Amino acid sequence: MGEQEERFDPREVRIAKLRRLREADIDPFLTTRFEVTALSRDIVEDFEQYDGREVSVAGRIVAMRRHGRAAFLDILDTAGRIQTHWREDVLGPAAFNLLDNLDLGDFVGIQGEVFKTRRQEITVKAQTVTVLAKSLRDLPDKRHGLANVDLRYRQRYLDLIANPDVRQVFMIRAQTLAFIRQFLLGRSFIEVETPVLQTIAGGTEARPFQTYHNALGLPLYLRIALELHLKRLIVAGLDRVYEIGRVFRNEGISTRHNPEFTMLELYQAYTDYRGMMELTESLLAELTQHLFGTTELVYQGQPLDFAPPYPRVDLVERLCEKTGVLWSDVKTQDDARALARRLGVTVERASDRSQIMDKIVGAVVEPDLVQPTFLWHHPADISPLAKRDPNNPMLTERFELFVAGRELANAFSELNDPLDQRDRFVEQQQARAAGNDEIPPLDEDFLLALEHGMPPTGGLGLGIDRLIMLLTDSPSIRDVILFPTLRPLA
RNA sequence: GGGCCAUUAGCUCAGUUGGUUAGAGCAUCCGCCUUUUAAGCGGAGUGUCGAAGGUUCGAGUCCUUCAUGGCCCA
Repeated sequence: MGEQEERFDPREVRIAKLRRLREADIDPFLTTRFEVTALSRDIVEDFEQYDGREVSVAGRIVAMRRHGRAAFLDILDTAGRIQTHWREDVLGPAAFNLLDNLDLGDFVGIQGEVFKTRRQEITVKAQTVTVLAKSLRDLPDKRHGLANVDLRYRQRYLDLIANPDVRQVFMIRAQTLAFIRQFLLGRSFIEVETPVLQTIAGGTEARPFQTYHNALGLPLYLRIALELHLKRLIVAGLDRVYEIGRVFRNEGISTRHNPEFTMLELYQAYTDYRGMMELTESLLAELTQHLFGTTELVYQGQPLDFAPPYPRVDLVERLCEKTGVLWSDVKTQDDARALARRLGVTVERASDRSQIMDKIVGAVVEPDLVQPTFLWHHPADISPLAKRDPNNPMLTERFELFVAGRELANAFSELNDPLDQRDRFVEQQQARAAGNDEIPPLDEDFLLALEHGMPPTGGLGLGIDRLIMLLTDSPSIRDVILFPTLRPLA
């Protein structure tokens, strides 16, 4: 390391400062505790309470303005920022001169009186200062923050230090999860945890991640849904269960897809899809009210209102209105392919009939559903786990909630007829045999559970990440996942 | 998987039709400054221009491939 480099390389400069602190018997990394008596936000918001009182604050130095024998240091703690004022005549030369060896990014503890400066800035007058940790790296630019999108995700800690909006996103995420748990507790649901590692990853259609258990010599899959284990618990007599859990789908990455994401699934015995509609509407209305004091919000410039009731749109009817085609007339893969071609919907070569129909609905029906809307009564052939409509067995008691043109939730009256369930699984196996690798193998263990008897049940799945996107006006799912999946740097 | 775009100092970004020694602000280093807050004033140093090839008298700039990311499509 040349002398020039050592002199100007920020890391080397900071290591030299650390060495000097240690030579002065101030080792930042030997400090183990610091008694914090106040948070920045509390002092600022309750200034009258704190004015003239002694406090101890601690945090990271995020700005330093030196004025000869005085200085202002802004400290970032978990709640926000607070200014501190250091004066040589208050601290004494030894403590004041610590500033020579402090940098942006270092952690300090400051004890002293709260006051307001001439410019009315609420400030802690530093009477004793403690170096709590040294940072060897520069912080992101104080003016622009951290703008490089890739780095924001790779080094999320810097993003959180530099960009207060990002903190807010994850505060809302945390508050949302807490609210959901409280809401479900109020409705007598219990929270459970079911296996991530499964021998058959079922409950929906998606390619799973595969792994391997060495001791058992067993191929295992990461779960793609929570559904089938939660229903086993309904069989068990736990009448209201839910799980908020990570699921994994081995698919592409986009602004709306991360390979691992968080789902809420809940199951309630003795109710049906209409019960799930009521629950969904109440949850979203109460959640938005709780977070924002209103059910209205704006997503990407689009006003949305979560006040119930949400409109109901019949899937088959709406498809017919849009295309003039009856679902029941699209009987084969070739029919579906022809319809897709006519509508200009591109589909993968290997797609089977239900995949194509799903895609068509996605292209012609879903984008219009901007305000919260229930799309309901899906055909049974694309709903293998839903109960049939008693008046029309080709249809099911199912709905999906769409907001801003995107699926947010999916729910149905759970199919509890084990023989019908077996028939539908068997039918799915034909598509699987024909090469649809999103269809899981037949799950005998689940059918065995169903054969012991499951009460009528309503079930709901809700994508937490997409919900947080809406609540925080985030355009990309990566903005609401602290550490989204990224390719490692070479 | 395909198309488009980006990648230049620690950070955020300029960099003209290819032309001298690649710039600015912040940060860093030195000096001054005891109520500032994008503090200020004076001075200093920044660099494998994402990587590897190629074209050219000459490449940050043009071409090819690759890497990473973003957006759109699949």
